[in-house]
Amino acid sequence: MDTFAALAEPTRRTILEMLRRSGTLSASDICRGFTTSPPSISQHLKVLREAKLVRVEKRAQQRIYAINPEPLRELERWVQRFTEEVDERFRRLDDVLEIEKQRLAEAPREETH
Amino acid sequence: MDTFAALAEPTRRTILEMLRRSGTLSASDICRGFTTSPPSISQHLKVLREAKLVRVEKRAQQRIYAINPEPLRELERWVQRFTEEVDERFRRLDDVLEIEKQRLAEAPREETH
DNA sequence: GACTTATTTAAGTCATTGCTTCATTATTGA
DNA sequence: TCAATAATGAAGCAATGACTTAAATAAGTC
Repeated sequence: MDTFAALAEPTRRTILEMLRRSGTLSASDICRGFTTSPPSISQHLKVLREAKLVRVEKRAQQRIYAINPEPLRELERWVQRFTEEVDERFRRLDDVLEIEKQRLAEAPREETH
Repeated sequence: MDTFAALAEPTRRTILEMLRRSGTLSASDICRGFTTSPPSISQHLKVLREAKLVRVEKRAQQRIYAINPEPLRELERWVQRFTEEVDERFRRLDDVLEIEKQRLAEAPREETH
């Protein structure tokens, strides 16, 4: 997946945000949100298409864009491997501390001498 | 946050995966996982540092690297804005379908004619 | 103090990327 | 059919990025 490379560009992330807000937008609609030239936006849309982050439908001359959530779900899982890992470490640490606390509560005298 | 740019590079993602597995690793340990030169890896580590995706501690000449989860949690939230949005749309659709189903169950004759 | 190990910095090269302008394709409507 | 609209494709250019080798910094060891 080249989702990461596609998301590295701020313009492309903004396009995705626009689509998230609006559901669907034509290429012109998207261009309207930027000061850069239409070909530039078109190239960004191409990258998003190739990363399958958006899907397109033709309507007359227009191309109607919408978000394709699959790669984003995949990204979500990728990130969660990290965030959950850390949470898991803390959970284990908490367990150890809890056991230690109980041990101290049960036999506090042994520790102090 | 320039988390996205930092994550765009496969080598850097691999470094994070290594750190996730091992908890902490020295720069040399990380270099050992690649065929590219130490300076190249060092530059990648710099990018990860500046993106705050890793934190470093000195131990003698060594630099010990570990993951800093905060930016990843932020990324997780960013992605969830998209995945949850889609789920929400489906949920609303389900509600509509459920209401419709009940309406049909209560007064099926009115619909068929 | 010189030597080795660990890591980074500096400088140069090559490929990639994002923007621009100009040209092209596709579709609608006079 | 011709002009207008919507979008993309092509070519050129400047900036960025990733790699290399060589040099510098830092800390432990003899």
